[in-house]
Amino acid sequence: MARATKKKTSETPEKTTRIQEINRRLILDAALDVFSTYGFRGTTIDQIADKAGMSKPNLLYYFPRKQNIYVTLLEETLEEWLAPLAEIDPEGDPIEQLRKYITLKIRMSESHPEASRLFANEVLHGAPAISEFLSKHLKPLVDDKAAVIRRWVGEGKLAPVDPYHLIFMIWATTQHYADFDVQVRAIMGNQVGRPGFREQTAQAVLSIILNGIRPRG
Amino acid sequence: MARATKKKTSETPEKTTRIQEINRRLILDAALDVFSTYGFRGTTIDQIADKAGMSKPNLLYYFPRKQNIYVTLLEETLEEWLAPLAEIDPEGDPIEQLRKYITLKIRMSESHPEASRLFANEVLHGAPAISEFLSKHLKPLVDDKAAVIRRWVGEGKLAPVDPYHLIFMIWATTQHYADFDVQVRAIMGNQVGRPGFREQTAQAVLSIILNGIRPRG
DNA sequence: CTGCATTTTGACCAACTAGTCAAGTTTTTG
DNA sequence: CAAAAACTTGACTAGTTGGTCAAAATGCAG
Repeated sequence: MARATKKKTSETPEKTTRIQEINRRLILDAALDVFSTYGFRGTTIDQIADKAGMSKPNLLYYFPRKQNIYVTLLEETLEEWLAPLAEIDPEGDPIEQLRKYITLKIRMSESHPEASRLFANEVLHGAPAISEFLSKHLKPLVDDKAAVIRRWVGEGKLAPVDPYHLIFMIWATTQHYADFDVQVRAIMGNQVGRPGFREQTAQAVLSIILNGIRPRG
Repeated sequence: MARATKKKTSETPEKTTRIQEINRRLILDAALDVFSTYGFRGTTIDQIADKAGMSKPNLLYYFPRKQNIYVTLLEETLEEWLAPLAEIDPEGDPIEQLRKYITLKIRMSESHPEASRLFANEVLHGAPAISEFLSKHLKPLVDDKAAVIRRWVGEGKLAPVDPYHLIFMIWATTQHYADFDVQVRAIMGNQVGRPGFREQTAQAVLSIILNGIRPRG
């Protein structure tokens, strides 16, 4: 009776096997690629199955509905996407904290552009699958950090600025480079791929925003 | 022989009748609504026909392919969307010109959010229908204005800033309020609808960006 | 008012796609 | 090494959707 996991008849706990772990990952990785490029409706299960290297019925064995894959992917992504915001330290130096936050967001935008586009596409279409997440998780977190920024402003450590709009501006600007990548490429051409491009971007964005909110005599 | 238009047999010129004008407009207006909400693949011809108040075959009489409606809509939108950028006056006061530009973009984002979302969705998915427009029309215009901004910087009228990233930042920030409307609403709640909201937004955005690029001693 | 051109539509079709199923194969376990 | 559990798949189905077509209705010039 010591080890409950040794029971033979299948029970509710539903342990995941090695194969399950591998295949779920394979599917989710493939799906992120496809969903972020074609959107939910624009993606077919066959496309994902092909990319994941398995048959459609097999894929459906792991995720019985197309929607399941999509939602799982969004959930996985959202946590990771929000993490940097939570890391803003209320006791740290305001300019330094925001510099770190912006830098981190730009880095994520470059390293995980698919995640950014998946999220952007979902929100653009009215966030049908994550509206609850937005109000239950995102809003409280933003409210919390907005209060911190407002306090900093009150202490004269930042120029008077609406904290919400500041956060939106940081999001918009950093994610722009992932979401509107083709547009950026159409305008800046081969510069985009070049080694120092991310640093140059970060430099420009930081320069404008940080100078824009630095306290003024 | 004086009036060529009086020929009876149908010829190439293809004049548009009164009914054609009305119905094409009806279809495009309905389509903008639907496409901007559900994307290209997510939209059905039936949806558009319903919203336009006509039968599907009738709609297809005016636009033989779904793609035709979509492309027409994008073309119509793009010109309008870019116009404010062209209006930046190289001889005007830099800060004043950029203030005007940002203000105009925020106003458009509020008055035509569907157009913004239509465009955002297209670019997000790799701009398959407008990549030519981006390189042939958008790029030259941006290059032109970037040169103006660079000159202003050289003349010490603006803080040293990369003109392309500045333009991207303005686009990203202003369009964010249209494209990510549900997210903004989830966080700021009923404030969004309120009368002074656009002014408050404009004030915050202008304050950060303009102070961020104002020349510093 | 007449005859031609334009507009409108019901019925239909072919392609596509999410999801099912039953029958097989492989892996795990006692 | 057997038997059960887990995994895999070809063949299929039902629903959706972009687009066709022929015939009917309407608009309009002379």
